[in-house]
Amino acid sequence: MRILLAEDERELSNALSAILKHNHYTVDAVYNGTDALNYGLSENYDGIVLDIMMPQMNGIDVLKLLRSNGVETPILLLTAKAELDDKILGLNSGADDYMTKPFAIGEFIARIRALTRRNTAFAPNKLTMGNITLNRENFQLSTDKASVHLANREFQVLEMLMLNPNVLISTSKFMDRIWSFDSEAERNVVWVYIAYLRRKLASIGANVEIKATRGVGYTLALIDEE
Amino acid sequence: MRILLAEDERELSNALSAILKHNHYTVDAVYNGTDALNYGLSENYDGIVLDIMMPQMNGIDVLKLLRSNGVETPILLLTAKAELDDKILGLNSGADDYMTKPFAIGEFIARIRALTRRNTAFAPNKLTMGNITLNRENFQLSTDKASVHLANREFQVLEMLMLNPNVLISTSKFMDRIWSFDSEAERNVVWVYIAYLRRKLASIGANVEIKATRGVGYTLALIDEE
DNA sequence: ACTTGTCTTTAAGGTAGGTTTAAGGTAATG
DNA sequence: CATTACCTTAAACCTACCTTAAAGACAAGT
Repeated sequence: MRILLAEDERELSNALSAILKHNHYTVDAVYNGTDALNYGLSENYDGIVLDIMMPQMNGIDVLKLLRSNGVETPILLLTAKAELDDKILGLNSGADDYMTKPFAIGEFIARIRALTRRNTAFAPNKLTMGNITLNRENFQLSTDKASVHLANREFQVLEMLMLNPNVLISTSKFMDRIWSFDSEAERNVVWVYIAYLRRKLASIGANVEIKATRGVGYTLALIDEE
Repeated sequence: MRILLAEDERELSNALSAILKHNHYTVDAVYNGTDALNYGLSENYDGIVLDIMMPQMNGIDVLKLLRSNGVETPILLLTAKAELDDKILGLNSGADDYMTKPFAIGEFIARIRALTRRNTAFAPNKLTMGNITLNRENFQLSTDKASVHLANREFQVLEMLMLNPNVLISTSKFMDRIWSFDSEAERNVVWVYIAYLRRKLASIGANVEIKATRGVGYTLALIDEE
């Protein structure tokens, strides 16, 4: 689950970022309106947190531009008490929720959960394909015979594949969704995790495999046995 | 057991807080309506005590907003005699009980017990798993061989684990329920108590263990012996 | 008010496991 | 057969977690 956090006060931004990370969100932090807009347009997020007062472009304008460009990602606006009028403006402009600063951390995380819940509401706890099951709560990958624990990155890669069975996913799509934008990591790292996953899939006797398409990316498919 | 206490008169608030703590409740005290609302929305409480006359937002409004946001935590309203009419209003708005000030301490604690009992009504006095038993009245953890006393925090952590056997509980969930809200350096305290509990579990020859899942949290499970 | 004992939190160093890099190998494509 | 893309492994690096000790809070008794 990936969140774009647009908040120019570094201290608050860092605090919120830490809290989100502890709650298993991946966070991209930006510190001004134009970055918020650019990153938001990529549609790689499950939720966007927008401060209203920001350098270069204010949150309301970012919000309007995102919506007018067809971005439907749920958005939570942060407003200082003095900007209360903006709230109505914000909600009219297509925000899904707002919070006035200062706020309790508990409320923040509760609202983020509510915001992203709509995406997960229909998402089952367990994904299956062929004879494998991926438990999204305890990160366990299993067949009826055996079971292994997946590390975070392994889990994220396999989850993405299982959410899109038989669909070709490009290496750069993996990079965009799973690794942060500011990551220097090479494409190679995707290959490495594909290799790890293949080994684990084989070790539990899975009847699905990760197929590579040269120059493009990967697909999760049932093993043809002929 | 966690209580949110919203009462703006400091002296009364402190007194009630002390009484609750003596009775093994964890208390978060707030002194105005908006804080009461914000904290209440986090849904981390087993009961909420709301004064009606408070700065910023009165208790009735807080109550209505909590209920309209789906919060079902039991709520006890405190009203001055002069505000008697509000009582009916409060109960209609979704309060579970009310008390008129001034009141006797004994009555207060009795009502809090009644309020929180519904959550514990089906919860037994003793929790067991594998060969261990946790006595929720005297904080004693025992096997048939030996027995140790648990301190408050130790007890709360283990209780949470035993109420959810084989379920992965995140470190931040522990922080939310047992400690006040998330902060970077202090997650450590959860680790410390996990360490203490592991030592005590081992010392009485328990056949259950606390397993860690890196990046996620902890699970209480029977020890595999192969 | 002082002491004492108990519980809670902080701090710091260590360890294991997770992540990324790097490098050499293999297979597909022209 | 040369090139490119991908695979695999291992080592380096990084982070989360474990453990212990000690400081800090708090309450009970003197």
